Amino acid sequence: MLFVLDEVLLAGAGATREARMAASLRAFDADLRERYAAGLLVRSGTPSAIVPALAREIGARTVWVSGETTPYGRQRDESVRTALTALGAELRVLGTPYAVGPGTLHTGAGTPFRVFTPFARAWRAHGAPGPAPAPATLRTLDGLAGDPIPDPPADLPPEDHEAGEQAALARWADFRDGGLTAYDTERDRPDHDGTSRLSEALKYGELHPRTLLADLAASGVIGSPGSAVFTTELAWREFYADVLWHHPESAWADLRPIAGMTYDEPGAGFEAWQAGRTGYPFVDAGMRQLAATGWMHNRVRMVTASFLVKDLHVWWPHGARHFMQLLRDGDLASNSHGWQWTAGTGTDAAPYFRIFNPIAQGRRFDPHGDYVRRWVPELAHLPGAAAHEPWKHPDGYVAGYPEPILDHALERAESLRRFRGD
DNA sequence: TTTTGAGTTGTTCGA
DNA sequence: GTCGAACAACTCAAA
Repeated sequence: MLFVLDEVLLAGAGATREARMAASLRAFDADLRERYAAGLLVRSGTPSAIVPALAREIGARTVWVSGETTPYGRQRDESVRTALTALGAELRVLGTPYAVGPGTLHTGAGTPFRVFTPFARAWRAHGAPGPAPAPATLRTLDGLAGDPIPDPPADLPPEDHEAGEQAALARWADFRDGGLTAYDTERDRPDHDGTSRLSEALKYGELHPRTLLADLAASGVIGSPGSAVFTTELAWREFYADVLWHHPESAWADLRPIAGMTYDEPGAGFEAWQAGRTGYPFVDAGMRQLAATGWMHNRVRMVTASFLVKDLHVWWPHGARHFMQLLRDGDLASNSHGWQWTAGTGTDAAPYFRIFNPIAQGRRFDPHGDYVRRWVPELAHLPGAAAHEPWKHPDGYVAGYPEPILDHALERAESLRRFRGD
């Protein structure tokens, strides 16, 4: 088994995401050694050079890869295929990290889906086979020269949870038998631990969605509200991968630009947003959670994204790039299209009026202020929901927390004005 | 071809 | 405090 450490994979990734991938590789290597007594061979460089060179070295006629569906992944696999063909060897693709491969589903008219609900209907109707069985044996490459899996930097924030398939399966089992039943409501609470936290495992292929779907069906919880919502979240992941498959350029550009829309260049406001110093506690808590842990709760991802696009009027790719740099679970399709959902430039362009109020969102989804106090220590002295509005409390500003850098009501009106093209 | 109903996650205002 | 309407106009998917 070979893994090519391709520097393009980590272009734009910060130390946290790099370390997360390395941890996954180490765990995979350990699993392979235990199960097959044949570890993972890692080589650094360009796949279209490394893979054919190894094929020649060991006399392989067929190379199997797990399929990747991102713009770069597809281009890379094609260049590997071409190089192998020149050697008289063959590249064969073994599935994708999705229950239903991107590019598979179509509308009745044969066109790609551009709206989630009909896609999800087709996705559910299509169904998915169970996970493929593990191979019985694996050829060892242990005698060959390899490159080391990089060590994490010493100053990295501690990992929330372990990498690797075994840890992921344990996490899934905990969630399936615990948090899943309340997932439909608890998933929105950043002050609780109500999400599955499986995004990293799905990102690095430690779990396959077919495993989750088959397990849900077998466990008999498939009909519960929590399980239905969880399945829908998997469908969102697959929808966005499908959209990116059909529109590779939408990774970093508007899928559906808004006519007459204008944005501001990132400036001091953007820097305050990145640093978690906007003066809006719920936004700042989220940005600090991201910087400190490499993860941010989904509800808060939406609120912080809305703040950048609708309050600071900055074009979404600037924010998306920051997220991809820091997120341990950073997934191109989900990230880019999640941002476009917020910006109103993606598959769901209808609700131009979707502008989150960062205070109202905080009060609603972090009603006791616990999440804010955890990540914004300057507000730890404020009781309950008062942490969301330090300007209203006599002891609000005692520890250097900034006052709001903008007036949300004014910027909301400005955003609506820009939508109208005034 | 035309028509029709619908489109993840919201907010504000006024009755 | 609660509730319904308004907030652009457009595109999609299916009948």
